[in-house]
Amino acid sequence: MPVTMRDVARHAGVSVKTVSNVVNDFPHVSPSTRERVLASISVLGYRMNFSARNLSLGRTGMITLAVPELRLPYFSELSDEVIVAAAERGYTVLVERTGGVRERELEALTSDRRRMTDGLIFSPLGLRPSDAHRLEVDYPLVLLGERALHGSVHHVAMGNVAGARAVAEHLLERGRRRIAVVGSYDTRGAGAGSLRTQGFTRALADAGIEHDPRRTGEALEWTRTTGAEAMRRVLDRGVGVDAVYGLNDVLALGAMRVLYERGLRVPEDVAVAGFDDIEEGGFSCPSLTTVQPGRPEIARTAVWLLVDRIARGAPAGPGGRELVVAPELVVRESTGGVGEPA
Amino acid sequence: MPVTMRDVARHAGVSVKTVSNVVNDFPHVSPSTRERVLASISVLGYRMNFSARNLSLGRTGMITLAVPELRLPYFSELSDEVIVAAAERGYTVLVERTGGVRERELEALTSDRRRMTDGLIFSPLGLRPSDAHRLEVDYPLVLLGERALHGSVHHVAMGNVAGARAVAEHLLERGRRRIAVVGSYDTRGAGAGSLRTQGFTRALADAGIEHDPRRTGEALEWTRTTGAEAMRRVLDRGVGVDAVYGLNDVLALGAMRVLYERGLRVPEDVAVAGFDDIEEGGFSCPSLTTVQPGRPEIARTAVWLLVDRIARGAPAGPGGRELVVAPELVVRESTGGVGEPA
DNA sequence: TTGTAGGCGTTATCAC
DNA sequence: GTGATAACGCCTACAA
Repeated sequence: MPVTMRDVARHAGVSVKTVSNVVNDFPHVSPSTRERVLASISVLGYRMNFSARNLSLGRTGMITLAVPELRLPYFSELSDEVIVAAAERGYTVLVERTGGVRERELEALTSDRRRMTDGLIFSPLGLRPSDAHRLEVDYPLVLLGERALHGSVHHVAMGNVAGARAVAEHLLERGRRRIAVVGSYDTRGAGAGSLRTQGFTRALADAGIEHDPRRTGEALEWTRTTGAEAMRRVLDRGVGVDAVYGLNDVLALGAMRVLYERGLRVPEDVAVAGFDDIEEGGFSCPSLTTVQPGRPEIARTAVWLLVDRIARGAPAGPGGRELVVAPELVVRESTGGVGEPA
Repeated sequence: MPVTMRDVARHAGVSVKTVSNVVNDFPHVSPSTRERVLASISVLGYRMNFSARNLSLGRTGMITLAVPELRLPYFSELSDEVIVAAAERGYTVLVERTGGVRERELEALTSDRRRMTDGLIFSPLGLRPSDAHRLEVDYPLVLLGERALHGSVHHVAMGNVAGARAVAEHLLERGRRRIAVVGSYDTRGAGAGSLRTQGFTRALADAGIEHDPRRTGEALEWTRTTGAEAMRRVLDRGVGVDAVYGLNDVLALGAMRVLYERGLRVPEDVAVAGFDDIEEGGFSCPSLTTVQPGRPEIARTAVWLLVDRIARGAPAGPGGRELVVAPELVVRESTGGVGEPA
């Protein structure tokens, strides 16, 4: 039998409204009354019923964060940061796992469960360009990590092309010319994979170098395992490789593992660079050169935009802003940088 | 203006209750009526209001998972598994971040926000033995990862002592005698740190070897950074080390990084072993020998116990069960094992 | 400053 | 099978 406001009111000899005023820190309550109510609350062990409050208020104080998988370091670090940023704004985060699968991503966008929260921060992976119209939803939504698929949706992007270009230029500067790319799959869409590949190949082209497709190791999922497999395929083609660019850090680390198994030295024989700047890369042996995409800022910005939309009661509309966070190259041992761990 | 059941009922020419019956898949609804209602739902774009449903039902279909930090691989992998297991049972997971700080952990136990969900899976870190009585809560609760602090609370433990013993015996078998321990801090309590230390030192004692405290590197937090720092302190004492036991994998990986920096070969000069079997350890160079504590089983069991308690409406009471999951030693390159990645 | 009435959208009860 | 009606616990008027 849960204790309700009514019980507290009775116990304190006041009305329900007064109890409500006290627990919600409303200004106009006499100190003595407040005191009495707080005492009753403590005695009876009253706890607010959120379902009732949510129903009445029409909002829940929760937001959803939909990511592919929590076990991928980039997303676990991102989730951590989103949770902290949301807490600062008084919101609780419901983490939804889409697996990066299109069907589940569409479901995250429309399911009943979605309605349990006031808004959604969404990091899509499997969505196709033709799904763009699905993003025209009637609730507050902020997209993460990919180029805006639709103009009316708030969107926090990272500088994929610029970051990839920085990696390419860095490797070229180190004298590498036979650079393998691990992770490429879709090179046309607006996804991270495509953008990070484009930025890279364009930089090579600018330097008068054409990327040899035999040095591309494709990986549908971006994990250590698929990175390792892709690296093996490239090496087995026997085309010669003096550097590896992993489209994200776990791919690069998987590739580095294969180089280690094959007795190739990093960076002497093969330089390695990744993308994302996950903590792990600062401690690998050798430590991993990578691109810090501004993840903390992305998380914070996304939460602010979303909370702002929620507060203004402005679900969607034409006010979609695209914010691009600037990336930063982090040079470490795997390309001949110094060995200071992050 | 959201569409309600009332709207659907009006549109379909039926009562609200009938709509409710349809959306909840109640058996006794005539096919034609069902058809009509579903059509109206689709036309009007009706979506269930969860706040109202939760208020009426008295439950939310959500559970809370309280962990120190999502960015620690053990907890991100655990969270992933809990989310999947909960989904199988029809529950959504709210991940709460305690930072491993006692105050925040107590808060997770009692805050109003806690009441937004039907139960709590709690992985404490900063709680003291004297806080045991705080675990006598009036809602479904399952403890994770530590020895039961209180008898009436369901508790899923890992075999910390057995796992640590297995590591010690393995290192001894490999001929190592001057083994450093990285991470020890509290060696008396019932926490993971203490149990993993005890199991280890006892195994040494059984072999007639006394652990030299100068080979202990303390670390309050268990991260790569603190592991590296602890390792440096031990090495700087100049006592000589031919093996390192990290109380968890990130500590061990941080330590391994320092060995790399100092030019010590693993495992030739120094063998390294950890605890937790995070994915990363299968891809480090060299790959990391560790203990798989049965994390997937822990996650699944915890969810089942909790959901069971919720379903039975049995908040606490004397039915606290302690389940201990058996650990398994995973031998890899860092102690001279084969190099097959996980 | 405090009390009262009504509604938030759903589910449960019990007639029909 | 289906339909009124009363909770569920809280909040926002408005009244006192």
